[in-house]
Amino acid sequence: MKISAQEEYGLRCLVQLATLADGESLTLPQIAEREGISQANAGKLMWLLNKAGFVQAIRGTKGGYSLAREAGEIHLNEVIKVLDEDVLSKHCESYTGVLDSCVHKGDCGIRPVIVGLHEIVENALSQITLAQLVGSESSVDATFHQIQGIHRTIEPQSAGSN
Amino acid sequence: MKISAQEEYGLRCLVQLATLADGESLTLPQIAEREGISQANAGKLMWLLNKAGFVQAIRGTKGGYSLAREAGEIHLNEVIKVLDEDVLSKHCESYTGVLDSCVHKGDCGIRPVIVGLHEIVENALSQITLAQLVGSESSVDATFHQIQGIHRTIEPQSAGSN
DNA sequence: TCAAATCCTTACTTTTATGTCAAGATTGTT
DNA sequence: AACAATCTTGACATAAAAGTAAGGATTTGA
Repeated sequence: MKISAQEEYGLRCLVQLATLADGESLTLPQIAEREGISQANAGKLMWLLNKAGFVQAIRGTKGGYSLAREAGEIHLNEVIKVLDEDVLSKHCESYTGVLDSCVHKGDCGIRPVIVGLHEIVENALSQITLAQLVGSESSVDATFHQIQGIHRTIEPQSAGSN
Repeated sequence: MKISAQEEYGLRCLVQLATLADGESLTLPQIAEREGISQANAGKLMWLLNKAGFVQAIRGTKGGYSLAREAGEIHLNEVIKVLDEDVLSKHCESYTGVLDSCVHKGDCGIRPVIVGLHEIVENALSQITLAQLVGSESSVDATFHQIQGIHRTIEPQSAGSN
């Protein structure tokens, strides 16, 4: 289970825009430099984010990108879903082995785990906004663990011996 | 954020072995057929799982694979870590763009999110064993949501207006 | 109206992940 | 001892993801 390059860099570009003051914007070369990626790659990512309505693009001289909504109103689960093309809904069609459809179609013991995992991740991400990612690493960490805290208080399951 | 093919199929093969009675085993052709994957692919997966100590392989006629430990003692977080090659520890080296090292080295606002996400996932997976995946979809679903239940009781954060 | 700066779009190349193949090694059976 | 069934291993082929390139479109300003 891992984050794709598109998710990683796309999110990072958004965070750059979130640091801007009202009315400011960044051009592709600026974004590319600040994230250490190529201008071409930044262009592709911003195109995606623009299509999805997260950023606003202005063409021509004096153009550039800025957030289309307030950073505090953009939740990470929405961002990830766009950058990842909603992978969950295609899961069972993606892992069919050499056959046309998954052998476990109908009744599948691991599907609940996959779905549940995505729920958990989505739930966590839905509680974080871009605005919360602009601080220093330690402050973001503190914010996140405040949210995450509840996950550490799980009572040990009585290991349902099957 | 998604599950890789190796994670998906590897886990499924393990679940097949978990359904066996004591002393029984499955050959590669049998595993391949039951999961709808090629024998070659099953072979590679089982080789990985064997190296990692989850399964026991017996060669020659009458050979086959069986679990090396009890299904109730094999937790999904261990399995996923092996099938995924512990991707978290390499995260910051994997997303360096066109540079040699990540521009956010030192202080990074999204690293806590990445790390935290992995903690959450690992935490959930560590509470599930192979034994819990052998039932019907509905029974597995019930088990999982019992575990997951706590994640739904999160109090709304007071959206730290930055 | 022209030129410069910028974003937009599609096609292409490279890299990485996935899956396959074939030859080798081991064990059980006759 | 020979053979058949099985796992093991490393090299190879294919497919998917990631990244690049290049020409087009839009805007500003002289």
